[in-house]
Amino acid sequence: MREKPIQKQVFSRFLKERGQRFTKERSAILEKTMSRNGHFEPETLYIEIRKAGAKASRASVYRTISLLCECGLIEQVRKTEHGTVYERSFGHEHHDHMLCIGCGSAIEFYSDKLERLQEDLCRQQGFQGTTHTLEIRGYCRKCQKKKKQT
Amino acid sequence: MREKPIQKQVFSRFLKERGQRFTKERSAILEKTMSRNGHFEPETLYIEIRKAGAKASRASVYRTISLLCECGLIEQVRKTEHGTVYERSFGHEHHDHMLCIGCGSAIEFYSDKLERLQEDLCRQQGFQGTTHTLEIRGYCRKCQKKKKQT
DNA sequence: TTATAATTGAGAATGAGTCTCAATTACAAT
DNA sequence: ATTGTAATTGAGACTCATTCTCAATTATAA
Repeated sequence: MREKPIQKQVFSRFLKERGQRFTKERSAILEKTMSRNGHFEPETLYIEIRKAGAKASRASVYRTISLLCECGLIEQVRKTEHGTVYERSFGHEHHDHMLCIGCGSAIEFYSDKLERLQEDLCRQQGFQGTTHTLEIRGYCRKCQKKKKQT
Repeated sequence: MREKPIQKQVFSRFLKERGQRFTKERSAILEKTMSRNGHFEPETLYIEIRKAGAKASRASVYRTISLLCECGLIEQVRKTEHGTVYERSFGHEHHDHMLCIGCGSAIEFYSDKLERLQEDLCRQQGFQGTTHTLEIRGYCRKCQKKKKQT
């Protein structure tokens, strides 16, 4: 018998505080988001949940994703022409992304220097920063090689 | 009699190179984008063009915006739940944004240190960066005051 | 002037995300 | 356990930005 995973505790506590319920649909959706390592989109998640035999409608997937964002277990990475990309933030330190134009792969990176520099910049502007997103677009190693060959 | 503005030269040259035409619709759309100083969205642009008496359909506005992005006269700033935000990049040095959660206002800023740091980070990862976007979300001075009052 | 190919606009189509509402379910109080 | 209340669910309608279609128009080169 395993303990209730900490994410479930977090989510159900969050819901209870707001007079909301931790249903099996929400539980199924939470599980799937937490099992995913990389980036994901609502539709993909919905299909996976369906495949896994759990029942949860598209509407519930969207609704639950919003809740998970609000309680900080996942976060929006970016919006693309194909939809919104999310990632698990629980047990996943803050980081930024390099995004390959060639193959779509993403590199996660973190720089303390960068974080501090941003704080400085906010101070200079009298701005009270709370979150940020830095996305560097370009070519990953593989795609650099491909380009050279052509 | 004034000279043909440089942006028009850039755009028409760009089009000619690709065997495309510099039509009056495209010209009207170009003019409006270049007259705008801040951020804008396609729909807003379309309405303004309509008001100004020029004729250009929504479809042409969207099509021309794509072209202007490709030739580098404007660029995408971000995608929101309400649509895509663009800004003029011609005669507008590279910069990043601080975005106020309270009132939606945007502060533009530029930091050489930041640019160099990003180059370093790319080098470290073997990534060939071409563009980037940094968005810091938080509260502008005004909204900080408002929060305190409450 | 003419042939050719690019462009246009109106409206249809697409697709992500949200909303509606009747049916279901969780929970608290009895 | 039963019941009352309010939250939740899912199917599909709806919204809204954006793209597509295609017949009519227009620019350009010969």
